[in-house]
Amino acid sequence: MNIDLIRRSPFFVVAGEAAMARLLRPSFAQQLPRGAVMFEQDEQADFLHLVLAGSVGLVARDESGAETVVEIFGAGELFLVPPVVLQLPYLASATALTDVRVLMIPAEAFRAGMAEDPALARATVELLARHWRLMVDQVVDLKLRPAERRVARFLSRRVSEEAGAGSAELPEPRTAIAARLGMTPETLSRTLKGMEGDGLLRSAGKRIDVPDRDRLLRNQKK
Amino acid sequence: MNIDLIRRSPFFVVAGEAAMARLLRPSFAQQLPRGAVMFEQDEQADFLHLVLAGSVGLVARDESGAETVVEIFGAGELFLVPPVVLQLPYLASATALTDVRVLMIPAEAFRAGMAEDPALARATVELLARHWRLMVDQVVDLKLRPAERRVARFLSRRVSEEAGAGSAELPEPRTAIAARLGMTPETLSRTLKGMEGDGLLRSAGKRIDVPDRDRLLRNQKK
DNA sequence: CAGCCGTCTTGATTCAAATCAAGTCGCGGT
DNA sequence: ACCGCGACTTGATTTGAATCAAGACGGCTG
Repeated sequence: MNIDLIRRSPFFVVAGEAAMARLLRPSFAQQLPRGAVMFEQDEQADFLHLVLAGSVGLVARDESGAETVVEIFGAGELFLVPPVVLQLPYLASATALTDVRVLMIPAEAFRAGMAEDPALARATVELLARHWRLMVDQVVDLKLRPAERRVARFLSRRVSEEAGAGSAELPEPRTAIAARLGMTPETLSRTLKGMEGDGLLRSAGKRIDVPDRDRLLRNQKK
Repeated sequence: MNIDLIRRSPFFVVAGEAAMARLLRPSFAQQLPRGAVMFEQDEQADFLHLVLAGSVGLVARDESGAETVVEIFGAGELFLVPPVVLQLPYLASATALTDVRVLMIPAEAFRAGMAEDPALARATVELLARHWRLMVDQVVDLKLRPAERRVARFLSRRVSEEAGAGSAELPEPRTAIAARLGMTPETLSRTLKGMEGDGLLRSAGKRIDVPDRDRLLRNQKK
């Protein structure tokens, strides 16, 4: 199955086969349709989630009920370590942005494994460090870069490279992508249109073709 | 001296005395005047920093040279674990926002300690998990909350509580606080003025008195 | 293949916050 | 004390993105 995807993830490369086997044993996969809510904000964190296929959105709700997407996790990504290790409730909910398969790893197994296997602890530290950096990057994005540049950066990180050119799959709803980027769907739509007008990309439904990735990143007016 | 501050920090409570002694041995304190740059973005991460006194700002610069403050660390806080454990360059610089005393912990000592002492690894995981949550919180703030609410939340987290009322010290420059909150100094200044007009706080130079913390948090029009 | 519903786009308008531009304050130095 | 300078405030204006409001598209379903 996707066992190879798991094995090759940066996390399990560091954690090692033993830790992997140990975590996988009590775990189970779950299939969820687009739109399904995997867990709610403020719930007890009983599972770690490893995305096997599809995209999952971490959705935070503020006191007034407004929602936003904090991060989008794709295949091979392990998330939710913080609530599990701190034994605190989730501070965001998660929804399936596409049909997904997710491996559910019991929190208890993870905590026990971390206490006994230094390689697993080490992998966890590295994972958290990377995730922290991603969030810092997002904060910088939101504070410093205008909508268009955020879109360009997001897209370029999704392009499957082929000598500068390539295309990005955006299977998740525009609303979710817009929220992840800190803008409204309207703004995202207009921005994409503008870039298309500038010849920076060509929109083809769920796929977006990028003729020149560097130009996409550079070519920001002003 | 400040050894008690260190010992009582959430990090060293979990890491334990042994790890603490081990880390402190090769470390040294440094005194820096306000405005001093502690290290630059993209430099090699040779030290972990533990703030002994004062405030340090994590400052990120984008490609166009614009700067922002990603986070402000105060006394007792340990930061920069990510670059140290990943052995990657700093992705932000740090400047002293006030006169500061910082304990410099050699990266090598930390990495070695983590490999050998599970309690230290555990403490590191928890620290990173907390820091990740802080960044998530900031992202939600930036995406969902208007300037005024961000200011209110920031202030209320700084109030030294005394039965609902209290006061917050803001020794760092307004510019840095504004940048941390993702707004310009002008907007911060106006927001503060507006809140003062509503009787939510009283500004007294570097200190700000908050008669009713809950009201500050709640009383956001709309 | 017609009809429908949800998703996305397009357009007009508003608004929060940035920018530009002077002041004013307050503090360290002589 | 007075000066000078950086830090902060205040004011006027602009602007990027949000909001409000229809449409168009596309993909299912019957």
